[in-house]
Amino acid sequence: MILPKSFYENNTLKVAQDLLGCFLVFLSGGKSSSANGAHANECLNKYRIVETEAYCGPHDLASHASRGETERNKVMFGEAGIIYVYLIYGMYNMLNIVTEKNRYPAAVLIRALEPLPHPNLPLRKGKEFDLSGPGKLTKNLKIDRNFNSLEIYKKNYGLWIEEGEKIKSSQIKKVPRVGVDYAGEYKDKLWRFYIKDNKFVSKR
DNA sequence: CAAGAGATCATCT
DNA sequence: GATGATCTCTTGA
Repeated sequence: MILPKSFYENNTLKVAQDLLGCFLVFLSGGKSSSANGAHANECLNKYRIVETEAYCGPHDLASHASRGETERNKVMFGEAGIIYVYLIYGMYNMLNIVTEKNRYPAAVLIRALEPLPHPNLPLRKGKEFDLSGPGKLTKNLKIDRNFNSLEIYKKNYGLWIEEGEKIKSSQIKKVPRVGVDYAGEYKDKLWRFYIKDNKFVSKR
C-alpha cells in the first residue's frame, strides 16, 4: 500500500524512523514529470529504505530552513509529502520528503537504499546500482530537480513509497548526521537513522 | 588503510 | 565572491 500524505504529517524524527523498511518504488524508462501511461521501456524498480536523516524545523542549524525561507527551500515550508530535491557540491542531488504541518519547515533525507530482487528483473549490482549514499542513489536512479515540489504520495510521477515491515526500535541505529560540522549544538543530535547491520547503509 | 584534494555550480551574501 | 545534508581518486605509510 502506498503511504498516504498523513503519514508525513508527523514529527520528523518519527517519520524518519518509520520510513526505514519501507519501499521506494521508481518507474524508470518511463516519464518522470508527466501523467502516468503505458510505455515500452518502463521498468518498475523497488528498493528498501535503509538509512535516513531528519532535518527538524527552523532552529535546526543543519537545515536549510534555519536561514529562512528562500526560493530554493520554500517547499520545506509547505505541505507534508512533497518531494524536496536540491543540488549540493555542484553535482549531487539530495532527495528529501517534507514532513510536519504546513508552514513548519522540516524534511527527511533519504540516504541509502537496498536493491531488491524483482520477478521481472535480475538483481542489479555493481557500481551502476550502488545506492548506498544520498548522492549515489539520486545519480543512479536519475532523480534530479525535476522531481522537486512533486507529491510522493501519488503514483503519477513515477516515484512513490510503499508501506514496509515495521522496524523495531531496537533494530534502529541512531547516530549524528553526516557533513554538518558547522551546525553548532545541532551537529551532535542523533538524527541519522539506519537499520542495524544492514550492508547497504552508507559509509562512516 | 587513512587522509586530503578536487570536481563543479545553484544559491546565497 | 563563498560555500555546501557528497563522492571519487590520489598519495603515502
